[in-house]
Amino acid sequence: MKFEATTIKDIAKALGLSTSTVSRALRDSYEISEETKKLVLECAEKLNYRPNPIALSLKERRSRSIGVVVCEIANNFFSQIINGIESVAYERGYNVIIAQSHESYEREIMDLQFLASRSVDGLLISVSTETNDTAHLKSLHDRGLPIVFFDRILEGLETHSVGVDNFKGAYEATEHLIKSGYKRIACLTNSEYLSISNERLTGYKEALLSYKMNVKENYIQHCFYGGMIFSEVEEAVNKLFTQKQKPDAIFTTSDKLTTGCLKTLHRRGLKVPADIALVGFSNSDIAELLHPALTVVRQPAYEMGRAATELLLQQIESKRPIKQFEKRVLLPELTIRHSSTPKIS
Amino acid sequence: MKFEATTIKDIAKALGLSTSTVSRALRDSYEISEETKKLVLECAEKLNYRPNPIALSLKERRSRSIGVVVCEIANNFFSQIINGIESVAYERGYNVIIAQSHESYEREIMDLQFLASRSVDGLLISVSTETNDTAHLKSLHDRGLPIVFFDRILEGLETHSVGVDNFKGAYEATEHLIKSGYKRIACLTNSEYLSISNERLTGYKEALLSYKMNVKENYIQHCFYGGMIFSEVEEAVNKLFTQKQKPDAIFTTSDKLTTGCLKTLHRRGLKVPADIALVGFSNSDIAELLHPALTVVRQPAYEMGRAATELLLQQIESKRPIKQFEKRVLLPELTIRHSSTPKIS
DNA sequence: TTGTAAGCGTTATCAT
DNA sequence: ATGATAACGCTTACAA
Repeated sequence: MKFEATTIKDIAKALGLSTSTVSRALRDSYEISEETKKLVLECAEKLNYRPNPIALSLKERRSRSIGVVVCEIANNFFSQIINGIESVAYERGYNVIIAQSHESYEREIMDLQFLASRSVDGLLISVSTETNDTAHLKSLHDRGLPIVFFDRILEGLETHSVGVDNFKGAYEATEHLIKSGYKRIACLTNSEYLSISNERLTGYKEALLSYKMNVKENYIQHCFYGGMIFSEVEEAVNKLFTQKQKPDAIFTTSDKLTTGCLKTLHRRGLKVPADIALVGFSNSDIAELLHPALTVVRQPAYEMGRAATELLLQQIESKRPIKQFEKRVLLPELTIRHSSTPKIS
Repeated sequence: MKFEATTIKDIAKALGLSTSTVSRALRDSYEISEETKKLVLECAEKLNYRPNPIALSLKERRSRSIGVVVCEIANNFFSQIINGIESVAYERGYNVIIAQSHESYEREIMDLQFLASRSVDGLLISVSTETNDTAHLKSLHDRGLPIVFFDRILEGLETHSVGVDNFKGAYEATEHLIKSGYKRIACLTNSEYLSISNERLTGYKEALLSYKMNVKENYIQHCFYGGMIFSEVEEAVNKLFTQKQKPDAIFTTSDKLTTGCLKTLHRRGLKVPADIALVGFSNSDIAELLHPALTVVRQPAYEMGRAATELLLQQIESKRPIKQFEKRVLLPELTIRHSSTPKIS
C-alpha cells in the first residue's frame, strides 16, 4: 500500500461515525449494534480497507516478523530450511526477515543488530562456523527476545533448539561404508567449533571402533569454512591423498563438503565410486542424480524449518513468557540411500 | 528489542531536555549546540539507544522493506537470485520479505496482498507459471508501488525488468548440440504463458533452422509447472521416447526441468551422454559435478538479483516518482560449458 | 538554541 | 451503543 491507503478515519468520516466505533465494529465488538457493524463492514469493503500493520506494531509493540540467520541462502540445505520456516510463518501471518552470516562471526553480530533494530519478535539462528560463544545472543535473549536454534546449536542459552541426530546419521553412513567392504575410510568435516561437527565426527569414530577398525587422525580433515570456500576443501582432499595409505572411501559431513569433495575428486580424475567411494551429508539434487554413484545422508530440512518456527511462534505467543525448560527436539531421522555404494571384497 | 528498549523520551528525561531537542541532536541538526549534541550522543550511547524503525515507518509512511515473490525458494536459480537481492538490500538497510507462489496464480495474488498489507516499499517479482495477466499487479502499481520484474517478465506494466538474453542462451545451447553432431534434438520447456519459455523455445527453433534442420513439433514438450511437479517432467520425457524416431539429444530450458529430465533418464536406465545427450539451463551444483556429462546454460542469478534490487531501490528512493521510461536490462550472458558433450559422427 | 504540539493509524480507557 | 482522548515512538512546523 502506498499513496492513498484507506484508513479507519476515512471510514469514520464517510459514515459520520467516530474512529473508535469503526475500530470496534471491525473487530466485531459486542458493544456495537449489528446495524452499524454491517454498515462499517460494507464501507470497509467498498473502500478496500486494510489495517495498517505498522500502526498496529507500534501500538502492540510487536512486529509480527521473525528474523532468520543462516550462513548462506544459496545452499540447498538452508534454502530447504527457509522453505519450511516460510511455510509456517506465512500460515500464521508473520514476516520472515533473512540475514546471512557468510560464516563470519562479525557479520553475524551485525545481522543480529540489524534484526534487533528491526524489532523482530523472535529469532531463528544457525550460528556461523566462526561462532563459539553466546555473548552476542545472550544479551538479546536476556532482554526477552525468544530465540530458537536449528541445526547448528550453541550451548549455554536457555532456548529451544531443533536438530537431527547427527551421531546416528554419521554412524550409519560410516557403517554403510564399512559393510560395503571399505577399509580405509577418511572423514572430511567442519570446524571443531560446531557441535554438529563433533557429533558427526564422533559417529564416524564410533562406527570404526565398533568394527574394530583404527581411527587414523591423518584420515580426518577439518575444513574451517565448511566448504563455503572451495579451495579449502580441495586442499583437505588433496592432503588425504598424500598419505602413504590412500583412503579408499571418504565420508563428508555437510552439503558443501560433499559437493566440494566430488568436485575435487573429479578434478583429480577420480571416478566415484569406481576409484573411491563417497558417502556424505547432502540435501542437494545431486542425491537423486548421482545415484547410484553416491550414498547420501539427507536431513529433513523442511521439517526442521517448520519445527523450529513452530517452537519459536509458540514461545512468542505464549502468555507466560517464562519458559522454564530448554527443549531439544531431535527430528525423525537421516535417510541413507542404500544399495548405492558397491560392495567390494 | 523487546521489554525495556530505550526511547528518545528516556534520553530527554535523563538530560532534562525535550524530546524534540534530543531528536534533532541525534540527527545532528544545525540548530542544536555542540554541547547539547555531545551530551545527547553520550547519553544515547550509555543507554544503548536504538531508533524504533516502526515508529519511523509510521511517521514516514515507508517501511524500508521490499517484497520478493518467487515460485520456490528451494531452487538453486532462485536462491541465488535471493542471495543477490539480499546483498543489495542489506547494504542499503532494507528488509527483504520473501513469499513463494508455488507456481500458483491464486497464491501469487495472496502473496501480493500479504506483502501490500505489510506495507512494502517496493516489489520484486518473478511471476508464477500460471500468471498470464497483469491485473493483480496493475492495481498495486497504479497505487504507486514500485515494481521490478526479474527473470519471468510480464508485458503491459510500465516498470523496470531484469532478465538474460534467453534467445541467445537457447540458440547457443542448441547450436552446441548440433555442432556436436546430434540430429534429433528434442526440447523440454515450460508453460507457454511465460515469455522466457517462448524466447528460449524460439532460440531452439532458430538454431535448428539456421542449420537446415527440421523443427518437429513432436520433439517439443511443454511442462506447465516447469518441473516443480516431477511426474509432469517424467511424462514429458517419456512421450519423447514414444516417437518413432527417438531423439538423440534433449535441450531443457530450466533448472528443475534439467534435473527432472536427468532423473527420468536415469530411471529409464539411460546414461548421459553415452545414450542420450543433454544440454540444459541450470544453476545447480550438478553443473560442476556432472561435468563432463552435462553441458549447462548458467544464468548470472546473483547479478540478476542485485541488478533488480538496485533498480527497485533507485525507483523507491527517487525524488521524482514519475519515471517516464521502462527499462529492460539484459544481463551479460549465459555460460555454456563447452568441451562437454562428446562429438559424434 | 530549545520547547510545544500535532500527527502518522490504531486501540484501550473512560466517559456519555 | 457510541464518542472523545490518550498512548505507542518519532519528526517537524511553529513558538518562544
